[in-house]
Amino acid sequence: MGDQPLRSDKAGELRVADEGRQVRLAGWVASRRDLGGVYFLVIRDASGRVQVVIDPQADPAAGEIAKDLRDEYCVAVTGGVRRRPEGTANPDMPTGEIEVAASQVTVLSPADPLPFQIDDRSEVDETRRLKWRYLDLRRPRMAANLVARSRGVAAMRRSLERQGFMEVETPTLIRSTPEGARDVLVPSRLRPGSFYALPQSPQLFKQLLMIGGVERYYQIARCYRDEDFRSDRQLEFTQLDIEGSFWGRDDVLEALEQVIVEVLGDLRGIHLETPFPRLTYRESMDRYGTDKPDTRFGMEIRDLGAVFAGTGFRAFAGILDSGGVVRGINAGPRGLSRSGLDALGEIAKGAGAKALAWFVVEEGGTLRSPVAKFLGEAEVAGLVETFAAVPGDTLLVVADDAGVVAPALDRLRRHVGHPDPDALRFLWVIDFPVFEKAADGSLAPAHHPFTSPHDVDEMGSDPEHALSHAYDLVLNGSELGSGSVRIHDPAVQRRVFEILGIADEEAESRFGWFLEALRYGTPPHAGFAVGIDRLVSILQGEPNIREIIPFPKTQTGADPLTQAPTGASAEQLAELGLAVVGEAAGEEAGGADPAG
RNA sequence: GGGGGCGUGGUGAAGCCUGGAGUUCACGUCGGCCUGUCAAGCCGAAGAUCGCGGGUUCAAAUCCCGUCGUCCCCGCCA
Repeated sequence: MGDQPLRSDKAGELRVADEGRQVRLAGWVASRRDLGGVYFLVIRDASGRVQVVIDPQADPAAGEIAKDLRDEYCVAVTGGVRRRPEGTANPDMPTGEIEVAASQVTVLSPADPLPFQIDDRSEVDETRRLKWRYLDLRRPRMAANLVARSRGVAAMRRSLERQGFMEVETPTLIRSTPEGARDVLVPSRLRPGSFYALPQSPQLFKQLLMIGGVERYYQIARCYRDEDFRSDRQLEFTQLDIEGSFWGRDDVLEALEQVIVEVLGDLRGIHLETPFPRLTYRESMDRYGTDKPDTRFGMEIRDLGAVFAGTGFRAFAGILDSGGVVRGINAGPRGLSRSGLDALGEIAKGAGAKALAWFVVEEGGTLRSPVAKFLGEAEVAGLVETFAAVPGDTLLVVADDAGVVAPALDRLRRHVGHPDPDALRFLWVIDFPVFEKAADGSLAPAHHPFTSPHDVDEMGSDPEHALSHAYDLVLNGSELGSGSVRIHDPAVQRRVFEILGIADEEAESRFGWFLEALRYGTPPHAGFAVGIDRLVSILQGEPNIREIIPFPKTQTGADPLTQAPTGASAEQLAELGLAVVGEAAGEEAGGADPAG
C-alpha cells in the first residue's frame, strides 16, 4: 500500500476497453456469492458496480479474506480486468461484459449486520430509514436523488451565471419580522433575553442588495418556517432565490424559464418550450378552481349561469338570485354506481359545498340525476351542450358562492382526473389579488407587504378587486414558488402599510431600517424564489420532499438519527438567560450535551 | 387544533373484521454443501415481551380505553 493510491478506477466505469488492465478498486461489498470453489463479489462505489472474481486456488490469501467478507464491508480490490467467459455476461449491468479477477483483497472497514437491506427491493419503514439514513443513502433510490438534486442545482447556477447573475449570501441569523409564518427563534448569549430569527426567506436582504447596486442576485438559500409539516413542507427547506434591478415581471419570468429549461435539459434530457403558459389568477380560478392548476388533464370548469338563468329549479335559482354561481365539470365516462356518486358528493361537502348535483348523460341526451325532474328541456340541452357531453359522461355541478364552488370543483377535478404521470406542465399564474378573502369573509394580504400593487389608489378604494404584481410558478398542480415586483418608492410603501392597517409607528419600529433604505435611490426591482426540494421531488417522481433531502425531519420536527431536538442543560439555559416553564419543564433535558 | 391510516423475529408482509398454543410467506443473519454466479442454488438453524399501559374475557396480536411513534389530509404556511 503506502504511497499507492487506494483507487485507480471507478467500479461502474470499467468496460471491455479496459480488458487486460490492472486496476485497484475501492468500494462496498454489494453482494457475495460463494460457489464453493469460487467467489463472486459485486463491488459498488458511487459510480456503479462491477463483478469481482476470487479464485482461492490461484490466490489462497484472497480466498481467505473472501470467506469472511459480508455485505457492505468497505474493501479495496486489486486485480486484472478481463472479459467474462462466453455466455456469462450480464446484460443488466453496464459493466456486465467484464469482471475483475482479484489478486488482492483488503478489508478497509468491516460492517455489522445491517438494519435493512441496501437495495430498492422492499419498502422500508421511513423512520427506520431516517434512523440509519447514512445506509439509506447507499440505496439506489436515495443515491439517485442526491445526484439529481446536485445536478439540478448545478444547472441553475450554470444558467444564472450565464445570464449574468451573481451569487451572494445573506445572513441566517436575522431580526425577527413576525409576519406570515412563525419564525424559528435563536436565543442570543451576548444579549440575554434577545433573539435572532432564522429567515423565512432572504426577502428583505435581497432587496437591500438591489439598493446596494448588485442588480442581478441569486442564492441557493436555506429557509425556515415553523409551521406544521406536510409531504411538501419541512421546517427547513431550500429555495433558489433571485432578484434583479431595472427589471419587470416579464424579465423575471423569462430568466426563470431559462433556468427551468436548463434543469430539465439536464435531469430529463428534454427541451421545454418557452414561454410557459400564463394564466391570470382570475382565469385560473374560473377554469380550474385553484391558483395552482394541474393542466395535465382537461375537465375545465364551465359556468352554467346562462343555462340556468330563470330556472324553475329553486335550489339553483335561489343561489343565482343571491349572487352565487352554478358551475361544474364534465368528469367523463365514470360508470359510477349511486354510492360512488354519493362519495363524490362527500368530497364536495368536505371542501365546503352544501351539495353536489350529478348528472349522468344517457342515450338520446336525457339525464339521469336526482334533480333531473326539476329541469326543463332547454336546461338539459344546455347542460349537455355546455359540457360537450356524450352519453355516459358524468357531469358534476356545484351551486354556491363563487368562493365555495371553486375549491369544491377543484377537489372533485383532482379526484376524478387522470393526469399523465410523465407529463410536466409548467405555467405561470399572474396578477394575484392584493387581498384574499379569509373564511370569515375578512380581507387578508395575499402576499408580503413589499409587493407592488397595480395601483395603490385602487388598493385603498377597492381592495377586493385590487391586483398586485405577484406571480406563481406551478408544475403539475404544485406551487413551485412565487415572486413579485417590489415596491421601490417609499411613499408607496407607506401607503401600502397604511392600507394594510400597519400604523406608521408600527411600520417604523418593525421595518424602519428597511424603509430608510428605500429612501436612498432604490432601483425598480423584482424577483422570485423557487422551492428546490419541491421541484426536484416532482422531477424524480417522489411523493414527498423528504426523499430529496439527505437528512429530513419527521412530521413532529424530530430527527430519528440524532434525536434532535433535545433539551438544553441548566448551564446552557443560564448563559442564555432562559428558563423552561410549564409542561415542557417536566420533560427531562437529558439529550443535551452538558459539555456543549 | 381536527380527521384518518399504520405499528407483528433484523427487514417487508399476512394473521386482527369473526378472540382459542407466536401460526405463515419472502428477504436478511448464522452453519453446511456446491468451480460461472449475478435477487445464485440446495440443506439446516437461530431469531418475537405482537409499540407501551390499562380494561373486558376462562382466554387478547385480535375487542375497548388511554398513550407514544410515524405517515396522509384539513386548519396553518404574509
